[in-house]
Amino acid sequence: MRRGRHITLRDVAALAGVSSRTVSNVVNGYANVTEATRARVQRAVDELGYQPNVLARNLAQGRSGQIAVVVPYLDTPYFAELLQGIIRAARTRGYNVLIDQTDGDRAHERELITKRSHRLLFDGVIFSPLGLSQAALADRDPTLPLVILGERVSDGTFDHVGIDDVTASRQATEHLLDLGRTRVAAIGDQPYETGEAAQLRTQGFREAHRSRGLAVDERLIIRTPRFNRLDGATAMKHLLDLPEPPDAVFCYSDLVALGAIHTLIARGKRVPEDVAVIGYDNIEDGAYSNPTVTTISPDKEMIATTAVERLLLRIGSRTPPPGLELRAPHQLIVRESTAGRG
Amino acid sequence: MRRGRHITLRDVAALAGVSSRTVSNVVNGYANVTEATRARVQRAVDELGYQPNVLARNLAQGRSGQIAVVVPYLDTPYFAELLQGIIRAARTRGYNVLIDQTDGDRAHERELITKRSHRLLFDGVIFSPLGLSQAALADRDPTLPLVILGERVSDGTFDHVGIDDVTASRQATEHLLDLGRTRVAAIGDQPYETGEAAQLRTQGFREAHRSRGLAVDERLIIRTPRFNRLDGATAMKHLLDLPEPPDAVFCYSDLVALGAIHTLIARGKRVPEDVAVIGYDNIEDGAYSNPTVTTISPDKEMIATTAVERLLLRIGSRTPPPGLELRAPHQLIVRESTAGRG
DNA sequence: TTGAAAGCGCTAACAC
DNA sequence: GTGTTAGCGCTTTCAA
Repeated sequence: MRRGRHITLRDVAALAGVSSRTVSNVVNGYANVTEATRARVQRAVDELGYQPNVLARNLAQGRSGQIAVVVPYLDTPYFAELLQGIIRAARTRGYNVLIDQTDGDRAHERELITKRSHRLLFDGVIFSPLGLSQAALADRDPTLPLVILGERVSDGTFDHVGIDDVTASRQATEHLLDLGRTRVAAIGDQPYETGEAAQLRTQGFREAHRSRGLAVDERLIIRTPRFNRLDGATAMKHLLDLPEPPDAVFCYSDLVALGAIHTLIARGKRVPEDVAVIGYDNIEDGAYSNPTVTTISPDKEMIATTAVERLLLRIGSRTPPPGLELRAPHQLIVRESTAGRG
Repeated sequence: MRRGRHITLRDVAALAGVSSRTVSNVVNGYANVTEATRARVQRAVDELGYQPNVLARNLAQGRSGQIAVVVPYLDTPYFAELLQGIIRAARTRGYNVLIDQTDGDRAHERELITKRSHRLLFDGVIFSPLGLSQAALADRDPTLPLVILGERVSDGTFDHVGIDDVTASRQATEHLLDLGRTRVAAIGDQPYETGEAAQLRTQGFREAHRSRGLAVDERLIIRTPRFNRLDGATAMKHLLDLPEPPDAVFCYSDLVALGAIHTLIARGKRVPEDVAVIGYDNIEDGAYSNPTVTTISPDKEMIATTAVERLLLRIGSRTPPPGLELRAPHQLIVRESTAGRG
């Protein structure tokens, strides 16, 4: 299995006339080396074109220099945009990023944070769980540095980075109500164990109604299995078939909103005149669609950077720091789907 | 750096009363083990909860069990959808996927396929180069198994997987011409060294005109730095400001098409009545946008699977197989942006 | 400040 | 079929 002979630390040491220990010191930029030896070693390194073997270093150090990012779906624009930020942040800090896509599969998600064999492949994980309950999260490999994205609440053993979903959802709904709409629907509820994300949004939806002294029509809260275009399109059909259809819709993601708008237009409705639509995530699609989509915009750059920084801090700590709840800012971006053109 | 004491192969060997060699054989499912010893070893493994150390295995085997996928931008839906397929294909074959995003940065791209230190982190690379010229590709680490996606042509040392861009582009343009449109524009040309992808499409655009006996108006071929929504929106503004604007547009990506449509609608034009638009890539956005986007649909699943299979074949070969040109099928999908509603 | 040498945990060539 | 053992190439403790 030895493909050709590679230049090793020993080769450099031999050429420079020092021990491998010293070469290691030089290569890794440790302090205790005289300028003279450093120069000599450096010359040998250059001359031989030595490049350290990452695999060996990993084994010796017991770390891999990699972090894993685990998302349910890669082709969801929101995750793709977030990933972009995470990869950049990780690389500037010397870490590589291993990507895993779980398809929301509970067993896969479990295995990932449980098995020690995987464990060594990465020094920590940034995880956006979908199928995994809080309980399942809790009995993971306790040595695994973990940062959670999305809507879980930290149990004190990991950090959680996200925006304030309840507030954001309340603001989104209030925006619709303040437009004078009276029958506001919600698309995306998931009233079961792993649907925290959705539930927080529903909660905000309710709070908005309460704050404006209005009652919620429960028939206007639509459940969807995921937050996709198809989910939005299907749910919207259902809503339009109601005896009293809504005049506004709060969608739990921009994809859902785009799907809903697709159905509305196919059915000959005008957006926002007949039905106003608001989304969530501020993905780029929504800025170019017809109509453009009003949305809640989380600060993705900050979420990405914060997640990476906290994770690396965890990785570097002998004693794990306390699990924090970290809130990134968000803002309401008003576009055509609620404000109309011009 | 020893965080607690881990269970090693030796521990298992001791408990089972066999040598570590035998344990290794059992764990890796090699043939030469009696059923009796296998069972005994397995019991020891289970009892101790032994899990092999991947880092050590990597070092011993000189391979990492990882492949790298390098794309210019992760948040481009086309790449995101492709990546999804690649990750699935790799995982079912026991490989992890390391993702790298170059932002089209030439130096970064070069370093990735040149430095041996990276080299060991992955056993092969699936690469979608943007800034890298054919020449730069050629003087890479020759031992690195490589599969290229996109529009490079193989020089015989790597495989290239893609669709037949010239034919696809000709078909797209012919579709517009056959609609009776007489002033067909093209958005996305890149007449410089690293713009192969664009140039092939422009070539198809010209061939279509030739095949229909029409002349190309050079003013209708618009260059763009990238294939994004913004590029499409900007180019379309320029086209509409021409004395004789086009009545149809061939866009070199769906994102460009979505951007162009955005501008058209903002300017009060009807699509396709005033201007017909066709895109390229068949990203999901185009199936839900308003109007939906006619497009060239490459078989992404096949591209992903083929790329992974060829790469693993390369990785497993003592003598590198010849570099192949592999063509995935594509098809024209007609939607509202050229056919209108209903 | 530098050297010698013992790991890190696994694989695989070689011998029995 | 199984054991012995020498690596894989680096880090790092301990001594000097």
